[in-house]
Amino acid sequence: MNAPIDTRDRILATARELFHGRSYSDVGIKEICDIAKVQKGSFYHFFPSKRDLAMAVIDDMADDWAHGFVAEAFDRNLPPLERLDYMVDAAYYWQKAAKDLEGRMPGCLFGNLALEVSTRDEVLRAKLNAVFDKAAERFHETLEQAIESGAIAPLDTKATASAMLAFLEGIILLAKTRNDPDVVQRLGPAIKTLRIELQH
Amino acid sequence: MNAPIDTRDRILATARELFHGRSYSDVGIKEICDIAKVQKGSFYHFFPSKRDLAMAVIDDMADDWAHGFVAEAFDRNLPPLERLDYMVDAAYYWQKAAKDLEGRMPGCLFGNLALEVSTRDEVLRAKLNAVFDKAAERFHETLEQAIESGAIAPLDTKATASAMLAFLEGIILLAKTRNDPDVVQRLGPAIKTLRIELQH
DNA sequence: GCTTGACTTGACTGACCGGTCAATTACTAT
DNA sequence: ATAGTAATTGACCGGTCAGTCAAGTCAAGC
Repeated sequence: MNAPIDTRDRILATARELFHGRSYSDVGIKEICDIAKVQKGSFYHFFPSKRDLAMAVIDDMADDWAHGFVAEAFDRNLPPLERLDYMVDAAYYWQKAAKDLEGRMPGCLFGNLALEVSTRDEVLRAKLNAVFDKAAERFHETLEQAIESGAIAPLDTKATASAMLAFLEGIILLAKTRNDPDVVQRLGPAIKTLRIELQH
Repeated sequence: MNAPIDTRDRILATARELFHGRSYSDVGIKEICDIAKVQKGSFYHFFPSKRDLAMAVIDDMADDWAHGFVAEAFDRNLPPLERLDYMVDAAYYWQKAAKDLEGRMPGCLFGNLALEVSTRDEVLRAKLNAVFDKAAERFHETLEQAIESGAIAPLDTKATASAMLAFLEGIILLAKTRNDPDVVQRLGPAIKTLRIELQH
């Protein structure tokens, strides 16, 4: 409660939860401060602006992601195609757990933010874009290895990887709109059927 | 400028454009009124609340959609699989035109709104859900006919239709985040490769 | 013991939010 | 002509927004 770094972490964790569960513009700094038990002035000591807070939240979540279940799902010891199933499963269980807890499916923080802010904040848009690029890269290397091991026929791995990411975001969007995580589980496996042929 | 219905239409058209180009919460009623050349009190004569305006905007856009290029794309005279390409093309040209005009890719109004408001407004969420259901139904009948005509092997048409809609929303989300309509064109054709097998 | 600087406090600002309302004007049906 | 209603006006409301600031606490370094 007193270590200085702790205050910043509390703000960050609270903001992340609120932004994810509702939206960027729907959550005010006062509300974040109240829940994090921090005074407004203290907030502005650590974050120059609300937008900077959003940047930090994205970094924080991207980090947890990269070292959390995304790292597990894209484990190089797993057969490539199983990684895709693992990823879909992880998304499903995450969303289901959140819904059981809060009653609502929060969806993907990155997707949510991307649609909300990318038309009005170029910097945030670029940051979210970078997060998506990294995610697509995971799909890309998975596809490369799947082809290498003969699990699938050659295809345009770059484009197909992006398509898979898009599909994942799409089913989470649809599931959130239906407020039903099962959509992810039901449609998710089709991610393996996506393919974009090589141009030549 | 004086017909009463005209005022309502002007509000609706302005709101639609602004909501689509930015976001629901980023656009205030005052701004809508200023651009539509309408006084605040007049606005509230036609719409009880901002949320009711959003409902009307969704209806309006869904209507235009259904009778516009969606009707063209899902034309029953077209071979089923071509309809999918047509739909992707239409989405691409629409987004491209909007970007050329405004500098930014607005994305899909329904997808944008869905992620922004569906955690805090159950009624809007339900309405958007209904719009998605209708869209999925177009994909569904297309798939049924594709199977009937032997163009594709039997599959779970309901689930695959939803998957296709999700993919379409997903690529638009990704394209918007990249602010690059070409993403739609590059990834879009993969929609035809999606398939979810029948359970039995 | 004194200084420094990171951290905290909480009142405050001005702008803007969605929404209200009484008064006025324009239109329409009798 | 007139009564009734639909549409319009613009000032106004309380509340909330992101952000500011002067004043103070406190622990570490000298």
